[in-house]
Amino acid sequence: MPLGHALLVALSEQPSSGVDLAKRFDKSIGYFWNATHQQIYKLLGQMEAKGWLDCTEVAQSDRPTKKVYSVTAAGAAELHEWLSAPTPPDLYRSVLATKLRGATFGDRQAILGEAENALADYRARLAHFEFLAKRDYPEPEALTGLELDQYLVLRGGILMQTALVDWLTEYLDVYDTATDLPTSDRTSDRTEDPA
Amino acid sequence: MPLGHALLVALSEQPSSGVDLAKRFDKSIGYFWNATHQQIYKLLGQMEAKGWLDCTEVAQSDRPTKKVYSVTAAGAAELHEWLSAPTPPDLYRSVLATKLRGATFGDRQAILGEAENALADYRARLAHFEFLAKRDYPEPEALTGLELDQYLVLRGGILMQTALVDWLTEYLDVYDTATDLPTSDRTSDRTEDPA
DNA sequence: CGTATCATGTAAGGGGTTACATGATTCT
DNA sequence: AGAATCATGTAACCCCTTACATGATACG
Repeated sequence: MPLGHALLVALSEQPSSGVDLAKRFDKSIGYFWNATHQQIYKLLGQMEAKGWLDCTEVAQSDRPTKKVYSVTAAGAAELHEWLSAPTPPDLYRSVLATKLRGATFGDRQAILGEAENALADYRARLAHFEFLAKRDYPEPEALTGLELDQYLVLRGGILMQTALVDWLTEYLDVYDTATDLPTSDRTSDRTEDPA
Repeated sequence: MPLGHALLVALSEQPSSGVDLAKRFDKSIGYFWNATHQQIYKLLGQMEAKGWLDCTEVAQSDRPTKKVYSVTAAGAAELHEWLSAPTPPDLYRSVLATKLRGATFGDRQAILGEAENALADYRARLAHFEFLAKRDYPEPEALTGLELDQYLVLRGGILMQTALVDWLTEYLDVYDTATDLPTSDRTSDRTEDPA
């Protein structure tokens, strides 16, 4: 259960409730993973049943009671073992690449629009990651331990988003210069700033 | 069904049997997707039931009979519509990134070994992609239509693998210079050539 | 008191992985 | 005949997505 072990990592850093974990996956942990609260609740239940987690209910003055999970000694041992086990190669599946590949069999203009939307999305994510890097890790050389690991994974996110932006920029350059429409009916302008 | 439509793209390019498709996914189509023959057979059956595919048995002189599938008019229409429908954003999930992030809670040396294995893997894939680009598309500027699309998707694969290689190289540089072991017990040498 | 938000869940179905099964053909 | 390969498939299980459900607290 890859997500389960990702949750063990997150809970080792900071005991949290299900909602807290979902929020954290939207942010710092989510450069290379994501999860909905439905998945998270199910896995928290399974992992508690296995004895990997402790659960304590925490009453809040102005909000509903929440359940805060923390990693047990058994959970820490399990995580340690998983971290040392051989990693299956990560597979990157891209619906967008499938569409670009099959553009001959569809509507070329519609697919160019999809590529433009995706490029805007990747640009926004890249800008967000770079903002986080500057804000949270202004002096990377001084980092050690957990913070250094977090920074290096964020660097991976930045490099990946950069590659995706470069790819789609190259792609759109080819088709913009090749088609060279006399009356431009482009849906958006690629030269705009990222959001 | 994302894989189903990827199969429609593949079969639009070239009618094939299940085994042929599995082989093609291992090669050119598989820069951004993959599939086992078990998945493929199941989907071929479903898509034939929907009328998207025609199936004809082809007897072979020196091998067992195989079923060759081709796209019907209904299948072509379905593919055309899918290609124009809004694309959900592609999510990149990485077990390796999760492990690097959680290295504090495991065996640092084992995780460095995992990173080295992954780097060798990415280097090999990058070298393979670059070989294919040179062999199959020696003059990219002259390409049009289907071949141009195939080349541009291959470019995406190259840019992605390059980013992954850069990332892990940076990662290992940090920890190699930081740890600076007096008696080196490294499992492999990072300076070796890609396979 | 009705609405919005917080927090926790259940259920159905699609998609993917792994292990296993079956028949045909070629090679030794 | 026995082993290897080709080609097609079944079944079990895990993971993820989507839609729906429930109760508690705050706001107007």
